Amino acid sequence: MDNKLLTGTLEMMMLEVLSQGPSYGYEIVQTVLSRSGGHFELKEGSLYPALHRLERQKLLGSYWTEHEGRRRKYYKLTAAGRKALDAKRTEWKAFATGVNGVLGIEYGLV
Amino acid sequence: MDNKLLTGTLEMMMLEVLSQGPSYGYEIVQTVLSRSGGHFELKEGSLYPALHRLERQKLLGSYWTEHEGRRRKYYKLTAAGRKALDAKRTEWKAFATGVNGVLGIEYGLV
DNA sequence: GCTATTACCTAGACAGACAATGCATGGAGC
DNA sequence: GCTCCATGCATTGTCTGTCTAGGTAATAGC
Repeated sequence: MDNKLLTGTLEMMMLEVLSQGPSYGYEIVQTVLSRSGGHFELKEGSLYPALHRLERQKLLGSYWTEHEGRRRKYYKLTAAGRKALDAKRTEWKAFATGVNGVLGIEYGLV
Repeated sequence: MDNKLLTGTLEMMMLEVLSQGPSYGYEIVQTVLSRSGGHFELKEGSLYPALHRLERQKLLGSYWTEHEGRRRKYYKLTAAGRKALDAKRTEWKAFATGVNGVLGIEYGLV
């Protein structure tokens, strides 16, 4: 994956996944992988720093659990996180529309 | 414009503009601005390094002209540049589809 | 004992976009 | 004559986000 395009969308996708219920690092990777049609394989070196960043910004909360001898750190969206997600979705749509405009591609909601 | 999203799409948009005929820095900025609906205002600090980068990669060729006392450096797409643009367009579509998939947004060609 | 999978984490490298700045010309307004 | 703005090229330094590459540790299967 030589994809520079990801910059700025990773956090949005992580927030999106967490908007549908608490999850943990490893599971978030799997979810994004499947929901992107196998396209986006988050790397730990991006994922964990991003999770910590978002938690510092109070967009996520967290708690530890134990499952079959392995510890898991669950993250969940805060109210501020939900607002941030909405903003990022709006921004993404405007961005994608702008790029498609330059490319001469006309897309519309199905 | 606090837009990290641009990473990786700048070059594509510049190539796209140049695919419709030779142009120069200042004009490229104007073209992208108008075709993105006023959304993307390329900065010199991004534009010129990118132009030089693309020229080094032989995706662009260039020549100087003089216009009303001001010198202009025109850039034009090479055959390799056209191929690269096609590849980037394909990559962009796959990327946007992936992101929209994660966001649960269904888009289709109008 | 070895390996794969699950699960967490970090340090450092790297790239790309930006702000700031510089230089130069021509035309409009005062 | 002077200043300001738009045009037009370019570079430097900074910031930030992603990735590479490493580390720890438990469980299960061979």
